[in-house]
Amino acid sequence: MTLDGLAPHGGGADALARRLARALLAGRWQPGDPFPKELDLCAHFAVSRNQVRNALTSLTATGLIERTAGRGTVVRPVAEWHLLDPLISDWMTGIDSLDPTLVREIFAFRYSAEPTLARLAATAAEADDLQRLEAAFEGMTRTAGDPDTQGLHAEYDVAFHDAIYRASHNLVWRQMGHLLRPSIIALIHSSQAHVREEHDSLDDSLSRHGRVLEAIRRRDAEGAEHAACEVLRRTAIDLGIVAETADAH
Amino acid sequence: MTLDGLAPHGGGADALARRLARALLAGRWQPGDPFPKELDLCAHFAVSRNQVRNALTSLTATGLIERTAGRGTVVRPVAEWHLLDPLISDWMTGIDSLDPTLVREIFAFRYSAEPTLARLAATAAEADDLQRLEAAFEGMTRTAGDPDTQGLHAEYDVAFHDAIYRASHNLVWRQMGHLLRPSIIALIHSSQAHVREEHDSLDDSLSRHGRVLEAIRRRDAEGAEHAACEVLRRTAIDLGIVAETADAH
DNA sequence: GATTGCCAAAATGTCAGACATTTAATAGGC
DNA sequence: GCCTATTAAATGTCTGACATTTTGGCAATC
Repeated sequence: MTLDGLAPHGGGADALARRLARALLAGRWQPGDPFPKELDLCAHFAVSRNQVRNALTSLTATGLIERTAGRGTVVRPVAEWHLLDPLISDWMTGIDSLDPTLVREIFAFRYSAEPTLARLAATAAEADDLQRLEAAFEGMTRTAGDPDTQGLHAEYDVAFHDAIYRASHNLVWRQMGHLLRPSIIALIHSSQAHVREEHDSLDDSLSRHGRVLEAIRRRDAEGAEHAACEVLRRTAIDLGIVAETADAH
Repeated sequence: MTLDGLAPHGGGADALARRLARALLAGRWQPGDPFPKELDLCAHFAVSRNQVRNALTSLTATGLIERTAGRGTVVRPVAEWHLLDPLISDWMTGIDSLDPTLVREIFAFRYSAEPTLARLAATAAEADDLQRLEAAFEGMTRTAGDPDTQGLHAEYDVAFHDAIYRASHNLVWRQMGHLLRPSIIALIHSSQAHVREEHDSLDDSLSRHGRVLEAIRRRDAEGAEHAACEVLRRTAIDLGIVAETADAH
């Protein structure tokens, strides 16, 4: 695979890393494929070898590629990408053609983890956590339904879930909040695709978020876990991952 | 805080990064403290500026430090360290004086996550997953009790839990297996500290691991979750995090 | 004919020095 | 007293040369 079609360059080394990373995340190269040599990249983007090396260092640090002296650079298998690295999350946001497998993997994780997490948050949340949750929920409510504020709505959605991660008051859980942004952005693109009864779906999603907030506020671990389950089920339906079914719990 | 007391240098840039990272992880600098300048590091370790810069790039990528042109380098707050980065896990292993707060945070995460994870593994495990679990368990059994093989025993312990993470067949969960090694190594050091009735404790731990394996083998999600709970409770007692109590479930 | 040894080419890694850029502090002028 | 220009110090970048590692080819040898 060559570099044909990659637009010329317009920023520093970070921008170059971002550009290359997004091409990788979009599946432009297959795992095991050789990656372009440093000098080719220098020529193609008309930048110094330094910038190229800095960019490649980032890609190496996140596990996207592997470099060995003399042999060259190859693309690593997806299973070894550091999906939890904030850099990766950053690069994923705003990609319109993110690998659907990846989206499903991330969502599957959230589906299994967030109920437990909500339970944790219900027992550990403090005043400022509740404040963050309420602010995010208020923002979601305010920006719902209006196509103009769709991007903003997604940001509040991210903030809401991130507030739950933070409310766990655990350093490890907190790190995982980074996964939310790409996951939720993908949701938007996806739900834009199948433009079905969007209005009902949004109202439904909102009220379910509200029930999570309520449960956490009254320190109801059981209720928070259940409500989070409901939010995720709604989201799964909107993502087209599972079919709409009756409540299983 | 200066560089006094850091031994001279004996490897490449990776070794230097490791050395500095471990000093950071051990709490040698406080968050917000200024980090030594590039040229000081060059002088102290007698290496080129390139190696220093490469090492500092790693520390920056993992969120340990923050660098800004003109101002210098400062240590970032612990909450922003990328604990899920494999590099950090690598650096943490073998540290004898790891910050106890960090150990507790990581263990608290495992305590909340691994039961859910075990449930997942029970439904998703395939033949090779079971094989890995059995091999690790066999290794644990074989190396139990003998002080000579204590290190090996820990490795099998790590392999056992990592096999559970892998058995989830989810890319995100799988990444988190990296947290295990530092957590379990810390357990050893800790249990070496309070040398109490070690023998009973080991037997008990082994049999609990065995019950997790059994539950996963017969695809018993409920049982696996419960058994994992028991393993973690035993571990928590050995770590001195919680007192020994009657079964809560 | 298969193996070994050696050399050359290609790729990444490292070095050293100069220069650029950003930031903070400081001295002057009004 | 306040604003500005200067300076110093730190990180960032560029460049060219050199080092190291890997691969492949070629030839000599058994």
